[in-house]
Amino acid sequence: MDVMPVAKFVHACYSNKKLVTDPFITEFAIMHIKSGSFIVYEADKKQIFTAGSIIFFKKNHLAKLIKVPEVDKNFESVSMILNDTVIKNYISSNHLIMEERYKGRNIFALKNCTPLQDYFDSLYKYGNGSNEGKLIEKSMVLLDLLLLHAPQLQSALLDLGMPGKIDLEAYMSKNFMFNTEIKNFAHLTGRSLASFKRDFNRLFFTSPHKWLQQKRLDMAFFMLKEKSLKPTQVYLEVGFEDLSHFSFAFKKTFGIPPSMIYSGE
DNA sequence: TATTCTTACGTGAGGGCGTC
DNA sequence: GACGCCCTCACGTAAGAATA
Repeated sequence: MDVMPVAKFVHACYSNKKLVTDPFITEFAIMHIKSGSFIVYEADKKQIFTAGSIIFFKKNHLAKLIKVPEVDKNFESVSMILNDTVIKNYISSNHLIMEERYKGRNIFALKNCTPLQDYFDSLYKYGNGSNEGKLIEKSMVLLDLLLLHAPQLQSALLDLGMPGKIDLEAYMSKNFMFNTEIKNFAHLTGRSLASFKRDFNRLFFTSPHKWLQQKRLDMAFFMLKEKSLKPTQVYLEVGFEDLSHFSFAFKKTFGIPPSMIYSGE
């Protein structure tokens, strides 16, 4: 039986543009960018982080993440991924309590923090080690530094449970372009998969899958026609992963291929 | 070179049903 | 009403060929 590691250290190094395919962020994470830049698309916001940035990721939300290398250089970063076990250990050993629900941003840069910079510098020397004891120790140090620098994150870390049941219509209208599984949408809206399907059908009179595809295709149609973007610029933006399938689905819905909508420069 | 089309295959969504 | 299980089949993905 596989045992889930309690903490994970990830050293990333890419020479090409890299897109994270599943945008569902399931764990807390802190990331340091050594070189290149990092673009984050949330439902209503785009952020660009440059080399030297330290970024905090809250668990349980959707975001499209793009790693962009500098010219003739790699994109390089290290991340510490902290799962619930690590956080729970930290909470109990430090007797932390939830004073109010976290209302801050899901992804943001931790600015002007020399101890955190030093911490990540040491991680690059640490390498991709798999010593679990050492990783837990490193995680605890990171959490100490994090809460010292940003005490408001205590309420975020204490919020480990299932997301509360939220307005399905508002959430889906805001996040439909994220290409993730239906079960993830169910989780993020605080429902079981069965309840999600039922609520969805009651609200939209169609299945989640059909609704999502129609919304994505409508958005693609708008981008091709009104923004004069090419099909290759559009298909990833609206949540398709494959151009051939986008083209096929588009033609099936609108009767013409996307290239015929695109009006050119 | 970019886009579209075809095909095969694996996956996951839909929906029915039983249980709590 | 909410949930979980299970079966079926439509859909997504990948690869490669055809076309503009």
